[in-house]
Amino acid sequence: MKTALKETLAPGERRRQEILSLAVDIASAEGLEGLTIGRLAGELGMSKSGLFGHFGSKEDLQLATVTRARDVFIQEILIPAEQRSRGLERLLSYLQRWLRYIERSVFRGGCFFAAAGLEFDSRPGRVRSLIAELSRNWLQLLADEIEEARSRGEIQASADPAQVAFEVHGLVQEANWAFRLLDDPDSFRRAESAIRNRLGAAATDQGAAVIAERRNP
Amino acid sequence: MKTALKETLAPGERRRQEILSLAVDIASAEGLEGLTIGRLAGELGMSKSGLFGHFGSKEDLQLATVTRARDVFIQEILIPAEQRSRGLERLLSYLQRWLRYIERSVFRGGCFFAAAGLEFDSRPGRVRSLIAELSRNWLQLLADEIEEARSRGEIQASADPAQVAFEVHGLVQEANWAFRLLDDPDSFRRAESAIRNRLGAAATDQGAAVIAERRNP
DNA sequence: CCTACCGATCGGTAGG
DNA sequence: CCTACCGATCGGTAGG
Repeated sequence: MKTALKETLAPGERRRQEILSLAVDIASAEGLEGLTIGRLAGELGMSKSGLFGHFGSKEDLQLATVTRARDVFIQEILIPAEQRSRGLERLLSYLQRWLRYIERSVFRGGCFFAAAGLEFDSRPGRVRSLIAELSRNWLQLLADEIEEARSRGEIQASADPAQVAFEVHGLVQEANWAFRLLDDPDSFRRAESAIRNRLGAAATDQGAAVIAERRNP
Repeated sequence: MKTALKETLAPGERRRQEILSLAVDIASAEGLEGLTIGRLAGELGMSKSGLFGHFGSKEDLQLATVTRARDVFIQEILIPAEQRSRGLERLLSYLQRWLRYIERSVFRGGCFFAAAGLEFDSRPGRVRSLIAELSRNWLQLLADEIEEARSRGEIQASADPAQVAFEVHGLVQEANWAFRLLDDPDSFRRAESAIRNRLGAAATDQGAAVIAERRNP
């Protein structure tokens, strides 16, 4: 998307995207509060006020940075996974791509939303609201795909989609935590294995076949 | 512990503990970097340099704050749970007390270590090392208790204690995340239900009886 | 986009 | 424990 957009955007908007590209990288590592206008301007070789002109305030910069992180997340995970058939296959694609995106360290500081969510959970305001809304949407999207799998007969009728979504979402977040803080690269294997077992336990025979097929993608 | 220690500590040490008690509360909400010496001094009605004299540097204040959070965690969770029999019963007590400690909001900003871990995972130094060490120890303690349950015949011999510890640890962290960011109080019920199912799947008949007994503690 | 500035606050120090 | 200070940096503004 970055490359594609660059061709068609006005110069002012291109510059803005360049700024946000660095901003989201800094913020993933140092936090959205640690993202200071002076530092961002310095790393880009421009003046503070020059950079500031692209945004009305620090809060607007933070909001734009969160939105940019969302765009990357959509590009890296949602759009590719949506090529897959709906139901368990697409759900597994979401989760595996999310794990790979953390493992590849798309952002310097790991999963942007995990860091920003815990940083802002005690700071009421527009930034917290936006992070919460996007996080809720992602969790709901996972639950919706589980519901779709259930309606297709891949998941047992007795399964609770919101509960299963809570669990698999937590497993990926745990992998991010263990990888980033404990430097444990096994965390991805652990998360993937746990996800497979959890979905396998809720699956019908038909669903189990989908999971088995995806073993070596 | 706070009250008990107050009686026996030297006045200088008492004052230090009062400072750290507020510090850990502020840091849980605003982060260990957001914990500034000026603010801490202001809220305590003392001068910056007066407060600074208790610590050699900002980093030493952060290290003392992390250590204080560890002491509270030990007092609130480890010591009470250690009254229980070893194995599955103690493991369930650890996890349930951990969930209650988050739900009760012992610290203003929720689980101190969850927030501090993700804040410092990209900031090398002594603070990060300490947080990582304590987090690793806690995860290992859960794994050790699962291993103990296995050796007692409560958990199947085929179960991998480190894997089970990873999963149940992740479920509690997910509950903290959903409670703090999404304001979802159901997250505790979801986490507890998932923990019970996961341990139940790995349990022997003997272990299943222990889990069933603890249903309404 | 820039220079030049504002008041506030940061971590930290000198000296008592 | 205090006052009084240091240089650096914060978010933000004026004026071009």
